[in-house]
Amino acid sequence: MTTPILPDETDWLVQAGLRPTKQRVTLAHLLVGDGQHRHTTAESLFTSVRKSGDAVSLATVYNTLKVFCSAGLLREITVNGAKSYFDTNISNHPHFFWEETEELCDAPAEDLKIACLPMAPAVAEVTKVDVVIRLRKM
Amino acid sequence: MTTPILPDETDWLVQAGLRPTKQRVTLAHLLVGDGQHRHTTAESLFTSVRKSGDAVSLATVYNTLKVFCSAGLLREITVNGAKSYFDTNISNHPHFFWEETEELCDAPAEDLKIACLPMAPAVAEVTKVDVVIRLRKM
DNA sequence: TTAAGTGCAAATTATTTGCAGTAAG
DNA sequence: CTTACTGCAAATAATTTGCACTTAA
Repeated sequence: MTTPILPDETDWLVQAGLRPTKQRVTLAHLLVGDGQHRHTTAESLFTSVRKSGDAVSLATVYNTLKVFCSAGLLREITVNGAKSYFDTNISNHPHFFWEETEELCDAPAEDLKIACLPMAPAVAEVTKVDVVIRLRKM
Repeated sequence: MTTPILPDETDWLVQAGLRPTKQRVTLAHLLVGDGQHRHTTAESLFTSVRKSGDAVSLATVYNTLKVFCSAGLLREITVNGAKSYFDTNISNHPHFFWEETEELCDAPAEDLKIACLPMAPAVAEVTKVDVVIRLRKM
């Protein structure tokens, strides 16, 4: 079964300077096809691919996610050891992390106000401020 | 100024309810022996052990760091994928992370003021808020 | 045509585990 | 003594890589 490809995903790739190969379009569709933001791991995306009936190898899923990141299409978040999450929302925003399920989701950026940030050493520039709010079900 | 009767490191272990074995005392000494806070990885601690002339296996370094964490003596921080840091400063405080060297260090907690934190879902409790300020040399 | 992209299997990295031997209480 | 701890080597998990094959431009 082939997933219908809308021109949107191709655009998303081409505008970032990437060649819209079959596999990339398939992954792009699963990532941003419905316009919703999501937090994916390589493994979870690979599972989605197989469910969709398309075929992209696990190695290519890994490599493609990396490529999408360096093209600025995704943002990598490593909140928990050993596993990387890829966020389709590339703006700098805080996250909720559910410790039991290891699920990551967005926290409303407008609700976080950092009044004062520790001053970085003079010789450094701040590239990013990661805020992860760890949650446990009660 | 008083000279402690028991070595500090043994105390540190016993008060946390841990048996002060030779290996644990060796690691405790390297971690908190000089009263300074530090951020260690299993690998870097293992290297320190070997430099000190003592012998603790890598597996035991890993296992012991984990044991120290669950005893509340250390705090695990996973800022970068794939590698865990262990902080001897167990208070909740922000960190600077040097992207080039992958070095982690404390940022002054009193300089971080979060005016407003995104509200956690009603069914959840916040276990921790991780703030990592990523730095790059300029 | 041809450089870029892909798939597979093997390699790597960080970490954990099974189990037999050792040591602390 | 006896139970927890340790060391080793093998196992695991997430990810990367080498290389021959394929495909988009």
